[in-house]
Amino acid sequence: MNTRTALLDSAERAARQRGYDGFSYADLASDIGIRKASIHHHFPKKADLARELIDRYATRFADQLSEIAAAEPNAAAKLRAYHGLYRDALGAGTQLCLCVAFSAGRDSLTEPVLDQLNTFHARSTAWLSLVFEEGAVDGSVANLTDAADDARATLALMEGAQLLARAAVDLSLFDQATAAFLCRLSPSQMH
Amino acid sequence: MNTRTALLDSAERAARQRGYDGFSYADLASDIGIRKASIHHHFPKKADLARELIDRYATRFADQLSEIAAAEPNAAAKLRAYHGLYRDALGAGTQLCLCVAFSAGRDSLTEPVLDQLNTFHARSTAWLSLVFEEGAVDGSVANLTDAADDARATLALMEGAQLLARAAVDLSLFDQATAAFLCRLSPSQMH
DNA sequence: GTCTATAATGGGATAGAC
DNA sequence: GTCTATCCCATTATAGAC
Repeated sequence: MNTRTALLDSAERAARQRGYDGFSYADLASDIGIRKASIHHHFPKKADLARELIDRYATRFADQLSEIAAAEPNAAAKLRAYHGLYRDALGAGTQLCLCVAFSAGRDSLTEPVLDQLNTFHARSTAWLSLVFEEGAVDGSVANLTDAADDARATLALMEGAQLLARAAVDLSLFDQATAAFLCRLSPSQMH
Repeated sequence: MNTRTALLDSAERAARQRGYDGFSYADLASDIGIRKASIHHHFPKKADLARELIDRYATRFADQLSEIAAAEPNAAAKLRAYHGLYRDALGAGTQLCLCVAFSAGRDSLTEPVLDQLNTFHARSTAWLSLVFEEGAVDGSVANLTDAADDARATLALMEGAQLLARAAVDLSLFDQATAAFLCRLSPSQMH
């Protein structure tokens, strides 16, 4: 694998576990086995690395949302899959979604990174809004209010549930915090 | 005011705006007008300061919950007041509740501080559980599931909504994310 | 593209005078 | 209780050889 990708992978793992301020070029260097000065050849400033990190993450997440939209038959199934993304991102309860990790440390981020972060939130909200509108039509989601509000509430719930679970390093807290949300979704049909 | 309290106040403001790693003794020193070496007289290590910070915060929060429990007539009113605490804590959209700020940067925290953080979460959840059980009796809260799950979901929603609002420095995002939650609460009576 | 070497800065922390 | 002075270390970043 090329060094650049190895660096991005290492940095993403580190950022999601310890936050943006919680990892240094020295950490990445010892992780992938080069000297820290060499990293500056690929990412001159740490802000450049952060930028690429969030870009790559946003792209990957958007692709996953597209796949879900294409693969799942109704709104409830799409929301279950969305919930699964956030649950999987927790790993063993030690890491967060990159965008939660970055939201938390937002004061050390540069403008372009912050912009990407808010774009990520906006896109997620837009995608969820469409799903909730679909839910109003197909009847697979209970207790609907306003689609945009439901979307923001869902995003907030996932991010908050990750925070709770990670604070205690206990995945079951994520499940408890999101249990009521899953209850609103009609069960998938048998084949 | 005594120096010790001034330091705690300054540190709390800083931590809620920039996180635990985001402020230094130098920041506090210039903020309250002493030299940074003097701070070590009051708090030998930064971890000591963090400990006192979270202790004080947890105590204050518990008192507020007691007041709410005593003052509000039913479950819906108590939850509205609880929601108000988190909304107020956001200020102009630039700061978080201390415990969200600490949850985010958890990897630089020491064991006693982490313990206090989880105790805080546990107490909040316990208080909310009782309120949701009251709601099941007085009928003032809609769409109830399991009281403990509803409690964790509520805590996660508040923390996540704060994160969303702070990322964009936009209080209205908190309101949108929590709008559906408020809708579940029956309106207060006229007098 | 990676290395050694070296800034330059800022962090937490301590000793000892006043 | 606060000060000056200092230490030690980690961090981001750069220069220039290979």
